[in-house]
Amino acid sequence: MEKTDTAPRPDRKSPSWTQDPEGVRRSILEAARIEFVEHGLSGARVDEIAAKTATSKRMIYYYFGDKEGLYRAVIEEMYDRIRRFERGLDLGALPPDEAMAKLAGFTFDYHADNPDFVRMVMIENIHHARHLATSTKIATLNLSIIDVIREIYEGGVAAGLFRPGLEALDIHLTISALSFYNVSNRASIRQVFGHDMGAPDILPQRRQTAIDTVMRMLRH
Amino acid sequence: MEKTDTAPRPDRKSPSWTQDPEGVRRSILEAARIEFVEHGLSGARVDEIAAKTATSKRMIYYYFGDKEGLYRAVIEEMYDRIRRFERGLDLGALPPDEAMAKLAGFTFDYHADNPDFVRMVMIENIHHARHLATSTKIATLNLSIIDVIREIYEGGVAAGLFRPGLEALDIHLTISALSFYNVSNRASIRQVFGHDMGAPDILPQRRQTAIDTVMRMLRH
DNA sequence: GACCAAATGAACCAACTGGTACAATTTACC
DNA sequence: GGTAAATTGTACCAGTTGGTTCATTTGGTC
Repeated sequence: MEKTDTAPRPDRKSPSWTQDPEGVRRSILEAARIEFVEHGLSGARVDEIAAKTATSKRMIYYYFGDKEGLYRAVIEEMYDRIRRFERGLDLGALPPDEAMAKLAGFTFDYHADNPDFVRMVMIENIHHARHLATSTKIATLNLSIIDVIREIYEGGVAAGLFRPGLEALDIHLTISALSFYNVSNRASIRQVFGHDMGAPDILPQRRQTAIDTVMRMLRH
Repeated sequence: MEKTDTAPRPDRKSPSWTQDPEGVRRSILEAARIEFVEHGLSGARVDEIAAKTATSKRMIYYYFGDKEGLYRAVIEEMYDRIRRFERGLDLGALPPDEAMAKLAGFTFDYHADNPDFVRMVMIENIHHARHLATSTKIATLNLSIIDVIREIYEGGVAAGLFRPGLEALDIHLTISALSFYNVSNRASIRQVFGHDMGAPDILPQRRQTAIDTVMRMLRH
C-alpha cells in the first residue's frame, strides 16, 4: 500500500527480464489477497492468482511453497496491518470517556474501510482458524488492544465515569461485534432486510449507534 | 429433525432396494448440510456428500440438479428453521422491557445452539448472498422479526421505559451482532485472545453482557 | 399382469487444478 | 570474465471433481 512501485533497478545491458524478488513477492501477495478475499481458500485458483500477477505460477511456488503457504502469508500480512493500526492509536492524553468513544469509532471505521480484512477473518474462521494457529508470526504478539482498553476502562472507573465490574475482553468483543457484523453480513442483511449497511447515507447512523451502545454499556 | 425414520414400507417380494423419495431427499440434505457447513460451497465435495448419504451421487443430481442447487436447498432449509423460530416467539403478553430482554436472550441462545446456521450465513455472505438472492422461497417472507421488535419497542416507548428515536432494524442488528459474533468468530477469538467463547463457563457471562448491552441501549 | 413413470445403481469421463521437471537467465562476488 | 547461487520461463502431468450415460428396478394403475 505504501509504495506499490516495483523499483526495477537501472539495467546495464538489456536483459530479457530483471530480477526483483521483493517486487515479485509483493505482486504475488497482492494478487493472492484479491483472489482469496473474493473466493476463499478452496475457491481461489492458483492459476487465477498467477494470471493477476506480473509473473508466473512458478514463482508462487518458489516463494510460498504451496497454496496454503501463500494463504498464510496473506493472513499474516493482514494481521500485521491491524496490529500496526492498533499500536498507532494514541488515546492516552484523552479523558477515558472520550478515549473510549474515539477507540470505538476508529475500530468501526477500520472495519468499514477494510472489508477485505473482515472477509479474510470470516474465511479463516470457516477454517476454524487453523492457519492462525499454525502461523508462528501471529502467535507471538497481539493482545495490545486489550491492554489499551483495560487502561482506558480502569481510568474511567477510577474517575467515576464507568461502572466497575466489566472485563476488558468483553468490552473489546462488544466493540468488535458491532463493527464487524455490518461488514461481514452486509450481503445477507441487504437481501433479507433490503438495507445496504455500507451505503454512505446509512453507515454514519450505524456508526453512531455502535459508539452510543458501547458508551451506554460502560456508564453507570 | 422431527422424524428421521425413513419408513420403509413392508415389502412383498424382496426388492434389492426400496423406493423412498422423501427419505432420500432428507438424507441427502442432511449430509449436504454437514459437508457445506464444514467446508463451504467450493470446499465441499459432492462425492463426500454422496458417501455420507445412504444413497448415491446419482440421486443428488436427480433431486437437486447440481451442486449449487443442493447448496441452495440447504440454505433455504436453514432460513425456514430460523423463521419458524422467530414466529414461535410469544412475547406479546410480557411488559416491553421483559419482552425485549427475553427476545435478546432467545436470539443469543439460538445462535449459540446453532453454529451450523451461523457458519452457513457466513459462507453465504462470502458469496455475497448470491444464492439468497436467487432463491425464490426466501425472497417472499422474512421481516417478521423486525415487526416483533418494533411492536415491543414502541410499546416500551409509550410506557416510558425506552427512549424514543431508535429504529427497529438498528435494534435487531445490535442484538444479532452481539449474538452472531461470538459464534462466527469463535475460532479466531480463541487463537488471538486465548478465550473460548463457546465454553460453558464463559458463554453465560457473555450472554448476560449481550442482554445488558441491548437493554442499556434502549433505556433512557 | 401388463404398462409406464418415477426412482435408483454402477461405471465412466472431460475438464480442471495444484504442483513439478527441466532448463535458462541474471546477479553478486571474486 | 568466470563461477555459483538466486531467480525466472515453459511445458507438462497425475489426481481430483462435478457431472453424465446407460441400463435397471420399483410401485402404482388399469
